[in-house]
Amino acid sequence: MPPNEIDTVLDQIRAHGGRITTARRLVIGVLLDTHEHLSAEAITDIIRTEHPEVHLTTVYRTLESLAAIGIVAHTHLGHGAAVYHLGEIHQHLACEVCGALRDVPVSVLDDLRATLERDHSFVLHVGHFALLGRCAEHAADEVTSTSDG
Amino acid sequence: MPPNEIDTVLDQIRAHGGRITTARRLVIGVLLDTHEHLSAEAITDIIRTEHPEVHLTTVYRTLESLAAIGIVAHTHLGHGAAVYHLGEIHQHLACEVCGALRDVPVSVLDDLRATLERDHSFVLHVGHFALLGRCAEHAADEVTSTSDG
DNA sequence: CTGGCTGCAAATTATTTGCATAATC
DNA sequence: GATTATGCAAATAATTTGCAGCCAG
Repeated sequence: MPPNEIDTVLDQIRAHGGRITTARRLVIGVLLDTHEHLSAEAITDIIRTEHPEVHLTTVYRTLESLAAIGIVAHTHLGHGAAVYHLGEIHQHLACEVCGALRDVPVSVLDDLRATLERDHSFVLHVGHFALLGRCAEHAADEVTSTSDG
Repeated sequence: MPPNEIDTVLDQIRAHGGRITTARRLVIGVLLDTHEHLSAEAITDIIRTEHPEVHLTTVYRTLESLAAIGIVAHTHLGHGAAVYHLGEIHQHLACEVCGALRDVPVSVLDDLRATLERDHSFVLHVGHFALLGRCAEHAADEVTSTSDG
């Protein structure tokens, strides 16, 4: 984790009156390091290999705090735990067969947003739920609903 | 519940080797009657006003059976219980503020589907997650995330 | 030194599973 | 009469809450 990146996040926490603790450093570190989408439990497992004293509850609360500041967001990929990620809101494409996850800019939904607003007076918010379907590799498979979500 | 409608469903259950029981009649009856999107618990509560012996577990198992036949589907509207509905798969628009739910045909997603397939080789499946946002009445409200989902 | 944060236990919510009994075909 | 479905209890998974002590600011 490049010190500059983590310091930026820590500064944001301070700016919002939050305190810098070991647990918070570790959570942010994992998210910066992996740059993947991890569940609270997965984050905790990684932290615990080095710091077994950090509790799942604390990770949840840290993620909650970071979400309140707007630093992290979570998404639902299907049935099962939510996954957390740093940075900009984006849209997720999740393969129902293999679980492959792909991030796409929210702009792919611009047309849909315009349509919904025009035809249904509905203002779309994006990113909270993944879009489910099949990745290229599994597009031709039977429909067997592995992680239907 | 019009007898013809319920009989159609019962016939489909028989055709798949399932048995017709009081609990199943009641679950289907509630879904046909209300024509709304109800959680398993909500369905059970309605049934129990007249038939307190019907158990939540049975309702879950009935819904599972009906889903296997393709008669019901469930959707996630946000955080909280999934909601079940009879009939065609459709897309749901859920208001984060008031919870208002609106059904729209899956065809609103046709353009998005084409875009995702062309640009990301991703085959979109629809209906399992609602699209979240604001209904006309709450489009102008502050973003306070009531039922963010 | 004080209020925010943590650890731990326990509660909650949504759903699933095991098993003996009951009801359907 | 052979299965399938049900009732009830209990397990599971994901997340939240309560509370006393700890620690950052």
